[in-house]
Amino acid sequence: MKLFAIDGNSILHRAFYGVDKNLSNKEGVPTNAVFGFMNIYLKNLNVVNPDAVVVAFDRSEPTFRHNAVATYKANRHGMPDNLATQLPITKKILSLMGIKVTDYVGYEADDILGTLARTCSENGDQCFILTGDRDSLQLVDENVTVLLTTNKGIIKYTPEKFTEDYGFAPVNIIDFKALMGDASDNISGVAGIGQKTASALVKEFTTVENLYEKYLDSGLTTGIKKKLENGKDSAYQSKWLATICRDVPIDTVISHYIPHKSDNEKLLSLLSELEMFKVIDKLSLIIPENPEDVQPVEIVKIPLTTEIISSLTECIYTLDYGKLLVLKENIVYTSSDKNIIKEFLSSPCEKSTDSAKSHYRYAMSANSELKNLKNDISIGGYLLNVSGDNYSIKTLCSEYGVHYYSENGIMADIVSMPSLLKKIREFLDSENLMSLYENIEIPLIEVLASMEHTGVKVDKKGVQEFGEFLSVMEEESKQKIFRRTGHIFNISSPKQLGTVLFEELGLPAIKKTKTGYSTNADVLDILRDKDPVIKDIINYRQYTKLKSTYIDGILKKICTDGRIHTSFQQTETRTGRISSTEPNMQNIPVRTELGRHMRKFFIADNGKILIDADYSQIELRVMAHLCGDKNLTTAFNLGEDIHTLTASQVFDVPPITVSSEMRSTAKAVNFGIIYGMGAFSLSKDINITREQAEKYINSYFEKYPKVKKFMEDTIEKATETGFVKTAFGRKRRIPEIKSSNKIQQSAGKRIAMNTPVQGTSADLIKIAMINVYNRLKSENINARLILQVHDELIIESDVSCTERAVNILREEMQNVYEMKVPLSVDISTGKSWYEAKE
DNA sequence: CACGTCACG
DNA sequence: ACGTACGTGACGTGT
Repeated sequence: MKLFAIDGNSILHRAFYGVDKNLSNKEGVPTNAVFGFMNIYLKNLNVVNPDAVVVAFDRSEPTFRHNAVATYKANRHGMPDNLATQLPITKKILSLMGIKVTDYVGYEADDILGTLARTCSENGDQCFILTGDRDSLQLVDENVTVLLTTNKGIIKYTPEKFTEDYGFAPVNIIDFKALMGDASDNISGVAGIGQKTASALVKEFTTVENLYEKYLDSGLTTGIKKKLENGKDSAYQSKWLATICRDVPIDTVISHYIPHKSDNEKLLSLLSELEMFKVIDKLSLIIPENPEDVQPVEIVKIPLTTEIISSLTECIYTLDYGKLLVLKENIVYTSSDKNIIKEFLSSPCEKSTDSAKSHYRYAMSANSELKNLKNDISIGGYLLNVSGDNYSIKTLCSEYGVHYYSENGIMADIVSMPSLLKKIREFLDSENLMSLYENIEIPLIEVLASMEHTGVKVDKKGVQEFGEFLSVMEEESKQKIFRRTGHIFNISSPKQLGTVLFEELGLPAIKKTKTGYSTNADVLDILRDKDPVIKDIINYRQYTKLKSTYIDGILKKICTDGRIHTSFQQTETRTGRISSTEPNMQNIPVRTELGRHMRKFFIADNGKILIDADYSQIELRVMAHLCGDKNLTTAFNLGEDIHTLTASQVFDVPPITVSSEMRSTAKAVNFGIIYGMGAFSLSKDINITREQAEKYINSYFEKYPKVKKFMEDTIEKATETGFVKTAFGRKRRIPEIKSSNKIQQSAGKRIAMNTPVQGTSADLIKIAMINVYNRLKSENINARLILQVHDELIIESDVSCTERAVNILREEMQNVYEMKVPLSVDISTGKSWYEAKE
């Protein structure tokens, strides 16, 4: 008989700290520890392949006095709430799986394991113990193996392995601990004796008792003898504490721990409620509701032809590496012929797929079109959970409990897609995300593809020359720095720079990071006047940043057509914004003149011009719209300068008397409000005292009471439901807001306050992009959207249609949606991005 | 591969 | 006592 005995508390603890804290279901019930526990358990179950299984838990209420050890230990580690709630859930799951869960009043889990291990040894049964607690290694013997979970993986301890690692027998680990102590277990040991000495002593004397019998006559140093003498009581007490009890009055008939039949129905419903679809998958709990859902479809592969294409009215397809697969009623049509693929994509058939953006790009490159796209599964998956890290068909299948036909090789995705799509659409419907999906995200795909396809022209020579200039400047500041420090070092290494500044030059260290001194821009700014080298370092940083990220980064991405084709990510951000990669065209410098120079190299093609349109203060306007504050909406409706007005409200003076300093303070307050800031951060940002910052914030909320109310209501609702929504129904789950950790919880609150504002703005500009794109197309205007930078759209237009393009931009951006305040758009044009943005 | 840093809205 | 504004992406260093 082989018994698999698990220390439930220990493994659950490890899982809790090892798996992402934010894992939870819709209701915000944390599931990270349960998930981790199940993974560790199932993985090792396969390895051990036992006849019987038991999971032991601590239960150390001091009801009886017979085990003082448990009582003593019980008072130490309180469990975090988020872990405590997962304890009964884990027990419930195990019970439903037919596995015996056991505990005993007054004992810890390892006492129960010790008792069962002893029984196994006595009866000649085998016992495998799974735990993360090294104490349990004392149980190892010929019949008992301990599987120890560590940061580096699982270590399998047999007596041989143990002796190899420790140099003494497993049972003497208690003597070892008695001498060395264990802070995490509150075992004091002998003062002054550490791991090395303890190990040597156990190797020589084996046990504490033997040691104290003989140590005076031994060759030990007087220092150690003295320590042993002083620590004698503690050593004996510690040994007793470290010893696992091996006679807990529990059922020791191993056959009684053979698992019962699993209650799959209840298990499935519990795990579904917890949204633990991966576990459901691993336990193979899904019973096909109707055969067509899971039974591998009889796939027939047929070459795709023009005739078949013209007969299709709707279908699911994939297109990867130039290979097209079209699925329709259990038949997969295939083709690698470019003309057939083009014909298919441009046919009127209603199409569902994933990664549609790349298919639009494919069609556009072939001077063709992708028509009638109805679904992009990855984008549906994104809307259902904007915090996912991967929206591949495989991942989505496992998350939504859909069978993934991995056995189908290359066709795995497409044969899995029909049921996945069905499920995703059901969820989009029930979560009220369908309109956002069909009216915004799906139409946006083509717009993004077109922007990527068109790209931005770059003045390559200009970039290279600017790069050479920067190299010269970099070299100069480098030499200046080395002259001051007296030696060469790597200025780009925060570690080396920190040593030079704070140890060699003796400058005051302002801030620390996890790994050493902080040398960031804030710190350097404070040190500016203390030493002339600081200014050179700031300059050096600027030159190298511009050179490596922008000059070199951009040059690498210029294509043969002389243009940059960035990639816009539609499933990346938690708020609904799009992001840009390879290269990132959304963070091209603008704030300093030197950096802004970079924008002179993003230019319009011959005979064309760039038109740049940006929303002015879109987030504040969205805030005004969402909360409806009278003061704020009135200000925008009257076309006031919002920062000046805020200054006059906060400082309680007439607008005319607002100084530029007051205005910029108010601007910082306005920004801070959107981010859900606290007084501390505001004070740091604009260099005022915390008290002063507090006054400003209070004063702001007094003048704009509905802004305050909006924040409070949003937080309350988010705490209740676990998520927040934008004006267009985009959802973001915020599990942090239910965290018992105060820091995490307040981070959750700030996310709750910011996301509806940032997200609604993102929704608005997405709609505007779609409308602009469609009008340019339908009105046959020779102008193309080429970039989006969150509140800014850029068009490259034929000079001849500049006016029409400007008008379209203005109309579609301003009138994108009826709001409680007007949206204002600033537009300018120029040969380069630099010129077009002033 | 994590971290520090810094570019943008 | 703690840590301190939201959302991104890219680069260089160092383990």
